[in-house]
Amino acid sequence: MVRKTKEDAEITRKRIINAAREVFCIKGVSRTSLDQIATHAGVTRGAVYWHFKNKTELFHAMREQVFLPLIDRMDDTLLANIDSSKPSTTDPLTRIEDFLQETIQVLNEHLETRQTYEIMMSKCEYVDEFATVLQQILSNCSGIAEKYETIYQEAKNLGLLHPNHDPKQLAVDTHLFFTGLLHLWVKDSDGTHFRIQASQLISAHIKFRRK
Amino acid sequence: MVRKTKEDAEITRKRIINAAREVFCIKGVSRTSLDQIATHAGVTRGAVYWHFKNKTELFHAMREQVFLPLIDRMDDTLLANIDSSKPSTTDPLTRIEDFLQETIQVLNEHLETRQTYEIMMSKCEYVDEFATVLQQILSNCSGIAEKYETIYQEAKNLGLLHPNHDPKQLAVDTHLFFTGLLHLWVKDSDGTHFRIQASQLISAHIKFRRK
DNA sequence: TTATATACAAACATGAATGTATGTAAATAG
DNA sequence: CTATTTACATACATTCATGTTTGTATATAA
Repeated sequence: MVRKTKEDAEITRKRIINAAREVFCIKGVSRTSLDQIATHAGVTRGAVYWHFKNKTELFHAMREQVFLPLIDRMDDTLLANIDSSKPSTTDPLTRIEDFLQETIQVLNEHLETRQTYEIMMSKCEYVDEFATVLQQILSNCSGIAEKYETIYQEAKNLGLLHPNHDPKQLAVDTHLFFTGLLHLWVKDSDGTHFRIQASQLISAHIKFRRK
Repeated sequence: MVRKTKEDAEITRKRIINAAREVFCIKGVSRTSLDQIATHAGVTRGAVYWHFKNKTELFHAMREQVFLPLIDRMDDTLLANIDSSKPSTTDPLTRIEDFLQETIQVLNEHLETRQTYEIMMSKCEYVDEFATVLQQILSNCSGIAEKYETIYQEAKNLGLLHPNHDPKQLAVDTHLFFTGLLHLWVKDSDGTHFRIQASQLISAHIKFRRK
């Protein structure tokens, strides 16, 4: 066999991750064998075991490829110049709406992200070595809710909200709304139930907050 | 072996379903073997194969044990005397809140329901023969949203809502909120993130709707 | 230039789960 | 009272995924 250069090996690694994502999405994580992934990637199980310890590590690698960039985008869109000298140009509620709309747009346009979400939400079982992922997700929730809260507080200071609405509660409510939307958006693969109206649902959700 | 009477057999059947639920919850559906279930139920695989065709049918039986009663409870609490001559005694928004609070209460108090939700939401993979369940869930969503909508419309007629709030959009928003809450409530097994404040989150969500 | 590490492929060994087939004692039907 | 189901337990055959080991050609370091 032709020995590969370092860049070739990196390409192989990525092809394996891509193959894993696609087969995971079709067969589910536990029904997918490493041989199926290898074949789909045009290699043998030898290559898979060279790059990854086992299916679990391959799964985590696939997940990180999508979820690590997400955190960055969230900070960018949501907390843009929050600490800068001049206040944000767009109003806070619009910034939240933009972030939500943007997330749906990414799911619509980016196949890899869509598939990864689908796997995470309905094609894997969070037990044993995978249980830690659930804890990570829950921990992340607190951070996300805090970011929403900061912006809702900003909106309250600007008098955009109903006076008796608490920013903290609005934040969690929005987070729960979007969690639900993401779950149902992903499961609605033919798009007839939620994907068609997702954008309007987000707009409506934000409108409910405005005084 | 002592041949069992019909009632004994029915008991065995239920013990197998209960065992399945518990092992599913610990090991995940696909990592659970029928032998593990049988042992946990105090029988052998022979009994399991006698009562169920395979793991898939056992899974469906377990699911129905919890989800069929749910539909009934929903109609009872939510649509109580909707068509009756006299209008409902409690105000519509409170009826929605009661239903949501009641659901969380059932999860808190009823182990079987809690375990089944946990399995459905994070311990099974919706592929192949299980994919149909997702479709059922999505179809059900429309029905649930319609029920919410009916009540929000009632609330609007009574002048309880902000005039520019659309009952249909409120209904879906509430459904997404509660979907998200259920998902995170179930995953928050140590209760520190969402279970402690679930009740308040529901109250707040409904308060946001009141004029 | 040569030794070694790399990037896999191929072969091997093992275990575990599944489905089915058979055995069997007691309940039940006639 | 006898024949036939019923409600399982037990034994068997097969498949299949996993992890490991070995082989090997070549890139790369020294």
